[in-house]
Amino acid sequence: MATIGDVARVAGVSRSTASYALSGKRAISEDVRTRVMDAVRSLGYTPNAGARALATSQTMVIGLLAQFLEDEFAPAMLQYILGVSNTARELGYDILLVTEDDGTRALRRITDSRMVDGVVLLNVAEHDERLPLLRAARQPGALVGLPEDCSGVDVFDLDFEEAGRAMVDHLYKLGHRELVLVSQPDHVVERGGAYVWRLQNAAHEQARQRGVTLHSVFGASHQPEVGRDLHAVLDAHPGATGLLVNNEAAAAALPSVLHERGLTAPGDLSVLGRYSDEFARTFSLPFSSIESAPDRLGRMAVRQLVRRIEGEVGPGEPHVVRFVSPELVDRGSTGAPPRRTGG
Amino acid sequence: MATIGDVARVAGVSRSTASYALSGKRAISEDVRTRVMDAVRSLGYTPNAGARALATSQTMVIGLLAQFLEDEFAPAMLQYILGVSNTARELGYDILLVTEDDGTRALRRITDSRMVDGVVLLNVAEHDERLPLLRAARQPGALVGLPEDCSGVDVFDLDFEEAGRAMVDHLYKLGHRELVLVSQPDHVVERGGAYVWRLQNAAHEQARQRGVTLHSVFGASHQPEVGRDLHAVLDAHPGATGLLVNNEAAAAALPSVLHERGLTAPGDLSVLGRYSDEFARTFSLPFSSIESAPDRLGRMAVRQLVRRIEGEVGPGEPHVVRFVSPELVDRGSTGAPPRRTGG
DNA sequence: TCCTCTGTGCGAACCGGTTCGAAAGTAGCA
DNA sequence: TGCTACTTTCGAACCGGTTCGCACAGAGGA
Repeated sequence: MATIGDVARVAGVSRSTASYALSGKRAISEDVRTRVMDAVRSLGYTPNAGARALATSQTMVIGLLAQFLEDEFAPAMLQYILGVSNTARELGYDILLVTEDDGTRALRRITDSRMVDGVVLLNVAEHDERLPLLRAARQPGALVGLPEDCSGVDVFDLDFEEAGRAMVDHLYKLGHRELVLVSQPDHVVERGGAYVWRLQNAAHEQARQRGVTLHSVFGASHQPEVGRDLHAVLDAHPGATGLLVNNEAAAAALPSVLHERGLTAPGDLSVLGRYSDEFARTFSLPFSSIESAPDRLGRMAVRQLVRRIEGEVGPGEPHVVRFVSPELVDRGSTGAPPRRTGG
Repeated sequence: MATIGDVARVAGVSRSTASYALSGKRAISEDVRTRVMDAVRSLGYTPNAGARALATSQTMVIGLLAQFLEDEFAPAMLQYILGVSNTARELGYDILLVTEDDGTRALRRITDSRMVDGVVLLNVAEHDERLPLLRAARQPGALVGLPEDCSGVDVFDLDFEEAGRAMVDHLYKLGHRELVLVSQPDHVVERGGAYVWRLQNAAHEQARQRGVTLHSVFGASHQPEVGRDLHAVLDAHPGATGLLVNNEAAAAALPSVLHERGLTAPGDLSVLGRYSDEFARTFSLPFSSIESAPDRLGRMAVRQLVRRIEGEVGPGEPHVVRFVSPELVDRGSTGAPPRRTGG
């Protein structure tokens, strides 16, 4: 493999001159520059990433920590990963993907050994064990997901409170007065998925203000449990005319549940989910939803992270906590509640 | 950040002694060894990955090239990625995930710059543009997917021919005599997804031998097109009693299509897919299927790749082409064909 | 007593880049 | 002609590890 020494020799210059000719960090005569470039081409020279990292303390790699836990719904995660990966590449960075169960160990490994210039954390919990480590690391970090303590990192998340209010309001305005909210499974919430609470609490507050009855239930994150959960929910609340689904697995299972019960949306039941458009297309979900914008969040996180890495934002400058406003994508699954029959 | 020089100084030894104490590659007295270890602990020393890569020409990173093309069904890909990632970590390697559209450019970048010790290619086409580059690279490569020319790389794939035969035979034995096979969309096949042909050709040959009528059709890979495709297929072949689905998007869309037509499996139609069990659970698919074993394939590819990287398999030793035998997972969606009504 | 062998640690070179300071050459100007 | 200033290039040091060859000390044998 050709080194910069080989390039220099072929071009008849010193190594440093070759380096400067390539980086452009010092003036080099046109003659020498073209000779170096020719040598690069004829030798097929590519800089050795390890050597460059050693010399510059820059790896041009971003660490991406994604936890695929037992009770997490994996397909939704893929879109965050792609958003991060594609944006990173646009900005000249590669992605070191870490899916290790033990996130703290992984984070320590890649930051201490300087494999990465910065880190993006997905799936951030309210009290995330990885955060203290990330703050102590030399590399900057960006989160997708809102922890309780945002100090020392840049944070991006959907505005789940606004989402909760919007979901209730949307159905309220259509005339609904009794709703059910299906949330993430217990495990997720317990592990600190604060966004579940944020959406739920805001939804309840809004329901209270509107005089709407809102039942909160948890759904499993796996088949077939979540299907049974949904049946149980519908059995338990026969008066509910609207279903709010803040649980991707439940949303994916809902079509067959409705089918089994002979229900259609919005004729018998209005349904409003919270997932991405890509997700809806993949799973052929016919329900209107609050867009969770994973690609956009991933993109924002990487953009800000790279700004910090490249010093455009000083380490002293305050960290960002930015919420994406929820947008409702109408797929026609909500409408006026059915007329009361009997009573 | 502490370097090995700091460790050496604190322990009162030379850098080389510290290095040998840590690597164990030469005998070091017990006394010195513990002093070095204590210094490591008190300084929180971790070796710099770039420096080590430069010195040893080993990065302990594996490149993973996954193409997410417009017409590809993404969720199925995630399981390959996880299989590769988790296995790599078990063996001490990290994953550089590349999702760039231009696979050849990406491959050249990560191999020429020596960012990786080896490469796993997903989504390998029959005539894959990345293969010549991979053969020319210094690093070994492992593929998931069967190209026409397997030279110079280790190859792992499902035995799609056996799968095609098994699918036909399974329904033949239940008494079916007219079947429809739904394949991947045109685009995938044109780009060289040879496995589509392999399964299809083998299925046709088997059908011929059994005296079974087999109609082959292509389905789109996106909603809602694939749903319309499925309706059209069922309209066009009213006599078919069995549906073979070698198309994940079609499988995911099938439940609602059957619902819309008021059909149930296996009562009205026997359905047999080709996807992973994980996929079936995620999408709550109630159809029996040939297991595509993405985690297992990813695992096999990484295992073999690491063997090559670590020299357990010499570069001269013949490369492997290994097929995983398809296994049928029975979810109860196949049975005897319905009685002919009328005539 | 001398020689050899073994165990242990050190120094230096090397991996392949980047970057600083200085030297050489040339031009401009007094 | 002499001085300064600028342009262009080179040499050397450095990043932080690993590894080879050798030196030194103590043990054992002749």
